[in-house]
Amino acid sequence: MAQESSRMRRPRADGERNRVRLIEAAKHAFAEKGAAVSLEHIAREADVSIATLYRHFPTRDELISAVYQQEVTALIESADQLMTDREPAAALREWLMLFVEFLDAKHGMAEAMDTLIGGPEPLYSRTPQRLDMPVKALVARGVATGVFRDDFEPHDLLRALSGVAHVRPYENWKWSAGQMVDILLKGMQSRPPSGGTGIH
Amino acid sequence: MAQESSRMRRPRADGERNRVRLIEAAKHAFAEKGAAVSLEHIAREADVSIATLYRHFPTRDELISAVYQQEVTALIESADQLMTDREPAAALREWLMLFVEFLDAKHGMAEAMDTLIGGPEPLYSRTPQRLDMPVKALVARGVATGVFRDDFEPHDLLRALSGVAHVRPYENWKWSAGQMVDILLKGMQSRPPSGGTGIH
DNA sequence: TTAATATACGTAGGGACCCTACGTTTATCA
DNA sequence: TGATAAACGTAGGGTCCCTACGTATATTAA
Repeated sequence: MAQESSRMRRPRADGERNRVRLIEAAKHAFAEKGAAVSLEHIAREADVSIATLYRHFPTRDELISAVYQQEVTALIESADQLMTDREPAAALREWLMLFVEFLDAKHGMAEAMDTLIGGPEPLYSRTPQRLDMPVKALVARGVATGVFRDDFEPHDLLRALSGVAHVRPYENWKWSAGQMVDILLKGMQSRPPSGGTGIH
Repeated sequence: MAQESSRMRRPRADGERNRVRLIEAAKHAFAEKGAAVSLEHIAREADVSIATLYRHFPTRDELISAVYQQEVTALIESADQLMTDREPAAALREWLMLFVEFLDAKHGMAEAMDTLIGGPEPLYSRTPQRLDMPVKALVARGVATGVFRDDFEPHDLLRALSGVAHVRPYENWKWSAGQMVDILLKGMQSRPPSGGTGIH
């Protein structure tokens, strides 16, 4: 059996140093060249061998997750905050706008969203999809109070926005994304008392 | 100057044959392994050298476009049809559902949508984005009659759906996409239609 | 039929990238 | 200071992208 916690060796300093350097290099590389940037390039940039990169991050996804862990955590925390401070619809709206900000800040990372919100390859993306929780909770609250319909998948809000984010090159993509948030929120309202939209 | 049309040599039979074989092989490969499948694999499958593939399709985008030209053309034509047969909202709804069907049929092609509806790399995707026209027209008609708001980018409807389509692995993705169509349509209405909404 | 020529073809190879095996170095702890 | 676990780098096989270049062949005109 492996040693228990008390008897464990302290992690080596060089290992931790290199881990940090890799994350830093990856953050720059992702921002500059997109999520598909070569891992060897990242390793070179971090002044570390390619084998070391693989030792720390066996898959590309794990590196991506590590790079954005901080931002994702912040996003999750602001969801908690908004849920206590705002009404369901306003909370979700603001949170989705934060998500858009996040997408905006990560220039060229739209493709990597697969990693963070769940993408096409179930085996490729095994990292826990941490953004699943907050969006689900935000929506559930609105469903509970009857302002949101419940016949849709909360996750798809993120996927839709991430789809819109693919248009980054255009100058006004962020405006577009903001409008999309508005459309989504309007569209997911449960029918107003006056009458249904009737379109079927 | 190059010879004018009357004096032009007939295209070589082997060239046309190989072109067809490449498209066929690519269609299979895309369906089976996704849009990122190796071009060399496609060439092997078509029993043709890699150089021949590049001669016929200098870029991956051109191959993708060729593979789906038929389907995209059909989609464009049904937009025309729907515009004459249906009221704006119903026409757009049905057309978006056709688009979802299209995404569904192209198992694993969500990534390739960049090529067809306009993706992240303006230089990468130079092929004419033929789906831009129909969605614009369908939306414009609804804007003209006042049932749709006009402060959004029609293109983003496609992008949003293509984002949702990234979730293919889940069994119910198509249901999800259908719900998303509903949400989008509801969200883009200019006002809750008090009277009978425009469909009969 | 055959010669001429445009057209298409395949082989080969450089360069980038992914990933792993394996031997070496180094930081920690006794 | 020596032992040992932990981390490191080099090297290399395999795949892929893309191009250069010489060869083969379908078409057309003689």
